[in-house]
Formats: sequence, C-alpha cells, structure tokens
Amino acid sequence: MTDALSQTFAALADPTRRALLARLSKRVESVGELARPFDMSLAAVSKHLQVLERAGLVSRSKDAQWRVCQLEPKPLREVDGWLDAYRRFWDRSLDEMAVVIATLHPPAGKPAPKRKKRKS
Amino acid sequence: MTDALSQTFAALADPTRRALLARLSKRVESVGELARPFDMSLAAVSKHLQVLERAGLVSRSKDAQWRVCQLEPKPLREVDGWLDAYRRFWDRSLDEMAVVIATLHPPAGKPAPKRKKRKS
DNA sequence: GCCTTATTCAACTATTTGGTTGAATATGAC
DNA sequence: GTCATATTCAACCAAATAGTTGAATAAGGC
Repeated sequence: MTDALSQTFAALADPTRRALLARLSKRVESVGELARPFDMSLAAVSKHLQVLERAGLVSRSKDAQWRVCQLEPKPLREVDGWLDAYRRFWDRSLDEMAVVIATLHPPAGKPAPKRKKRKS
Repeated sequence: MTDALSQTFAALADPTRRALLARLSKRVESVGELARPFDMSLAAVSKHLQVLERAGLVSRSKDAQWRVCQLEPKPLREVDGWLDAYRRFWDRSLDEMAVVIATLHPPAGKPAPKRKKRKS
C-alpha cells in the first residue's frame, strides 16, 4: 500500500481526519486549536495530522512553539483526476438512461417522472 | 469508522481493489475472471470484492455458479460531492495565482512561463 | 536559569486488514 | 448420483491502525 493514491484514500478514510481537513479548508490552524473540539488526546490528533502530512494533504510550518497546519490540495486533485475514469457512470449515466426510458414508457397509472436537471 | 464515506475511502485505499473497479468499469465480470490477472488466491480476491460490496461500490448477482460483479457508481458520486468543498483550492487556485504573478513579474533572466491552459 | 505552554516521542493495547490454506457449498454436465 | 467448476467460509497469521499514558523536547516569558 505504498502508492500515493492509496495513501491519500487511507488518510481520508477517517472522519476525524476529514474533519481536520474541513477545518483547514477555512483557515490555517495550530495543532492545539485543531485538537480542541475533539474528544481525544492531543497526541492522537497529532498522529492524525502526521497521517495527513505523510499523504501530502497537510503541511506544517513552525511559528514559535506552534506547528501551524495548512491544507495542501494536490492529493485531492489527484483523487479528482482518478475519478475522471468513472464520471461517465453518473455523467449521462445508466440510471439517467433509465429515467429517459421511464419518461418514454411511463408505467401505467404513474405520471412520467420529471427529467432531473443536469447540474452545470 | 462506520460512516459511508469512510467505508468508501477505505475500500479505495488499496491498489488491488482499485484495479478491480477499473476492470468493472469496462465490463461486468465474474469473480474468477476478475481474479485471474492477480498474483493472489481466489479467496483473497473474493474478500476484496466483499469489501467493495460492503462499501456499495460493487453489486453481485448470481448466474448459475458464477457471481457476476457490477460497478455501482453511487459511492463514487458521493466522493465527488465531498470533493466539491475543496475544489476552490485548485479551481482558480493559489498556485495558479502564483503563475499569474510570475507572468506579471518574470524573474530576471528567465522567460515568463507560459500560462497553463485551464482544463475544460 | 526556571516555569509554562505546545507538541511530539515511546511504549503499550485492542482492533482491523490483507493474506494464506483447507474444507464447505452451489450449480451444471453427464 | 458423481464429477468438475466457481465461490465462499473458517481458522489462522503478520502487519498496520487508532487510541491511551507518561516522559521528552522546544520556545517564550520572567
């Protein structure tokens, strides 16, 4: 499990770590600030941040005795790129086809469902 | 780690499982067909498929003695939705800003870098 | 130097994960 | 029914993970 994408997905597979990323998407924060809302030891949060850092999702810089954490978007962009291969499954997808078919052949007694609006 | 998104990310955090999904993005396949290219026991591949199934990424139907596996895009769509909160970090992102700045103020002696084309 | 604050390190534990092997189950062919 | 094929189950093992606690390190205030 040494490849970058696996490390990224593994890092994201934890609600605490995703919450940390969400905080960091708003503002840069120190480890202590990040840890405060969590019902868990500071060491545990520090370890979660290490996981995020190893995955390249967070970088840390020193400011006096504080380690200031910052979101690094690159691995997320790579996840987005990986998803590209699967977008066709929901972008003009089979279940959208099903909607089209249902629209063309409404089941007796039921009104034809409205076409969902394509987003963007 | 019981929430859906965590299960999805955990399922994706393994290159074997991502390779299985890639296969299934081309065509529906049985467990044995899926397992053939991998240097690992059939039982191991079967377990990987169970992980994908628990995450909702794959569904299986019976056809005689074959379990036919099919890609289910919904959890991937949810990953895509989760990414939305972070897209602004690379969609007109800071490093693009840096490119703009470098273009406006080319470092002495170096040609101004060409602007990268925005994709789509 | 000494105290306080911020953070990490080290050691330990419990649980999960990814793999193995061999036995069990299910289906179709004969 | 018997045989062969496809797949899973069960038991096991090694390594990784998520948490704990207590000691160690680093920086600033005095």
